Amino acid sequence: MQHIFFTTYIKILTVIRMAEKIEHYTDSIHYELEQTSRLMKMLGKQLFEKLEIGITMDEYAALDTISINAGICQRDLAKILIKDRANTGRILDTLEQKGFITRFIDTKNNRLVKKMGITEKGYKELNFINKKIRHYFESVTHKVPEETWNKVQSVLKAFRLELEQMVETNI
Amino acid sequence: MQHIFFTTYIKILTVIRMAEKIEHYTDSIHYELEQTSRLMKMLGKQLFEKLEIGITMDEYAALDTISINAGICQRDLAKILIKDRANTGRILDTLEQKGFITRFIDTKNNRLVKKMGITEKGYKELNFINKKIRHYFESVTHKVPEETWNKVQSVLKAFRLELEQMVETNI
DNA sequence: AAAAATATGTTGCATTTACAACAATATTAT
DNA sequence: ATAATATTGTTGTAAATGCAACATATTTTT
Repeated sequence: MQHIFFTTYIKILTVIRMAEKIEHYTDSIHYELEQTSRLMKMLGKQLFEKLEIGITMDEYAALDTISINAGICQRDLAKILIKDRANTGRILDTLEQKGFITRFIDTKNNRLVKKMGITEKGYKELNFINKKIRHYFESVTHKVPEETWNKVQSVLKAFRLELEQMVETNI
Repeated sequence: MQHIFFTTYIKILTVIRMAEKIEHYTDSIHYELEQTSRLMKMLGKQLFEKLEIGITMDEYAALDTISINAGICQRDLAKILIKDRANTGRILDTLEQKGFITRFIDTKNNRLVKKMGITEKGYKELNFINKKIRHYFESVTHKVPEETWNKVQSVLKAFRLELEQMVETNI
């Protein structure tokens, strides 16, 4: 007899729960993105240390971007990397000091700017790192079929374009 | 006559390019995730400032997590938030100081731990923030159909589980 | 032509974050 | 039983990041 009351009680509780069901931020795609990205970054850092790669992930991303956009100036690079000019400059200092890039003064729209390019040494380093990490990076994503990743990536890219229009970057 | 040589030259160049085509890190899903997440975080911060919300995004995520996991201890919370114990403690200090959570000493596996719970004030603040930001957060994602987001989110969740097994968290 | 605004890069500072060391206590190993 | 190890939280410090201010030069406005 008593368990009937109990069952009813549970049912009422469930109804109330459903009625006041809140969408939690921590269940949102925004938070999921942040957490996944945070883990990915940690893994990358640990991998770079384990493989004794002499540059940071940020420097690696910068080097890769420079290899694609030869002759880019600092501010434009900062925009692509979504970093402020100060930090971008500092990253470039270390890349230059390590001999992976060269910087030279040039003009853009009649203004003096610091342009840059990847060096032969930097190019070799980039390929070296690519070869070293490829296997590890693939092992993380291999469980999900590549086509699925392509879809996810295209959704994220569209999402990113939307974001870029809304965020004030001030770079 | 000359343009034939030129065309041939271009073709050869193209073939070479394709042969040595490198998968750039900046084209990878890993980097796409990081950049999208970075932008999302910037947008969130700007939104919180614009709406004059008195806590940070991190504090908000912590408060939300505590509201779901009543009576959780600090270290377990840190594991969920993927933050180190030091930072988690500091976030909790400010949340407690603002009266949004209460902390109390209890035991877990015979060990003294600091457990916590959300206060009535904290609960109201959480709902208040949820109402305030919902519209803005939806406006960023509304162009992509909800079902697509669900798929993306489930892929990311599976990906995250994979990551969690590979990353040394040390929390 | 003078003043205001813009573009680019650097410097300094304040905030955030990560990491290591520590204190206190409990468990496990020798 | 004593020593070694593990758990939990805090404190201190070094590194990363972001932001504002500055210096320089150019364009636009008045």
